[in-house]
Amino acid sequence: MTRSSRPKGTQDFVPPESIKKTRIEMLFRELATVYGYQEVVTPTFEHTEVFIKSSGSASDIVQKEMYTFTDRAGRNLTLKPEGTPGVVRAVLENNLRLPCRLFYISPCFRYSRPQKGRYREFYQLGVEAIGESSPLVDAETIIFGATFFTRLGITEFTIKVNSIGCRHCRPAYREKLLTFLREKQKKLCPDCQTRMEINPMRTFDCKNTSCQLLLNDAPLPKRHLCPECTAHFEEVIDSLKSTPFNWKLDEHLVRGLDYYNRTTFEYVSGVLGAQSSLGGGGRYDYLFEEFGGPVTPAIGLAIGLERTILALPEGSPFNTASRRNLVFIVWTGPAEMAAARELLNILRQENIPALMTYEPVRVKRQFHLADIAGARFCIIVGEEELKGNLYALKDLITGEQSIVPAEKIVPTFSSLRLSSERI
RNA sequence: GUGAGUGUAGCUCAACCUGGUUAGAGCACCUGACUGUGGAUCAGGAUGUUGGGGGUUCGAAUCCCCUCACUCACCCCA
Repeated sequence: MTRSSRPKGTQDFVPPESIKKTRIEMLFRELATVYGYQEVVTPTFEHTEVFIKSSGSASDIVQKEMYTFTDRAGRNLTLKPEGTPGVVRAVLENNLRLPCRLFYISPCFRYSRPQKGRYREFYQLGVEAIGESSPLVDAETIIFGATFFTRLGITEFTIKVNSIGCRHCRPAYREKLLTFLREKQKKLCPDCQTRMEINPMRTFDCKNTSCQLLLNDAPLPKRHLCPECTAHFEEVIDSLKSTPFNWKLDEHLVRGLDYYNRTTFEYVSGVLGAQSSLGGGGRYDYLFEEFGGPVTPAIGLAIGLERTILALPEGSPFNTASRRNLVFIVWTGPAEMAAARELLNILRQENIPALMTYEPVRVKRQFHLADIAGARFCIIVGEEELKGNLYALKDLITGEQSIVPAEKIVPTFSSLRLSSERI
């Protein structure tokens, strides 16, 4: 019998990683809600054309990274490689009133060789502000992401910001850059030579030092913006100046997705290895038109969950504690077990996480089981306690034990109570 | 898709270069010391088709070939 293994590039989230994932998602929900976003859930797969329309048929994602398949009826479908296209499609299809702010937490799929911080199935946390054109929204979106990382205890990141122009100023700039690149074509690396014809701005992404040297005096997008784009970007920058975050203008930042225009940004961290980007985003004012919708300004942001977990510093409160808020009930005999089960029900009705064993095992073993479960407290239900209508309560971290009257037991744990009623 | 590295117990690794009895250690696990107290200590116990297949050899964890998996980097991006 050979055991099955998970497919390449996928991962199992088992405790404690699964707990970290949930808590990060909860913070994201909370913060997005605070910023006025509401959750949107779109399908895991879409008609393939949805992603081709938005990412651009020349992009690497479309060309070689999509999980595309035909279903039993011959429909051409693709597992979502990113969050934005499905959201745009859903906004149009459901005819949502604008402006609207939506957030999502979703698995995404891209076929590429896995490495540190890069998986074939990965999770994106994203927000999309749709129907808002003010540069203040751009700044707010950038600040939203930075605030999220900061609340997680992640401080070692910088924000790269740039503007890549609009449909009015970009064509002329593109020609200028292309002319520049063609002069140097022979000296560029093979990758850049093909890259420049598809999307010349992507050559700025090349890590090859000889290419970087050649590009030092290349015309930069920010210097060729039209007056409107310049004004827009200046306001974004102005708004960032008053924030405590570590941001910088990076005129080489262009981002890989074709649908961006004007403001683009990226959060980078040094602790992630080669995949240094924690997340990024930008404005996509033309994407709705690609989908046959009305002219609709929009800006969005996507954060990589796995990379966020990697970047969590040692002392972050979002790193899981060794013990969880769980009460483990220990009992000594059949009569005590019946009482223990009653107590278990009471605690659970009060939304207090509680557990016990139904196996007739010795007290020592029960304490050991409490340990394995990672429980924070043990309640001991023994002959003495039963007689006196009391419980013995042991704190498994400090080892301290005390006697609690039966009627005080629920209030004792009220701080452990869970609630799902708030968002 | 390209390149490099690594696969030995549940985990981290040793033995491999220089082939030679029953492949070891630490952690974890189980039992007991302790019939009402975990995490400490002591004593004992269990655990492997050495990733898989083939070859060389009297003999392979060790050398060679193929294959699979993982890791990192290129690429791409979250």
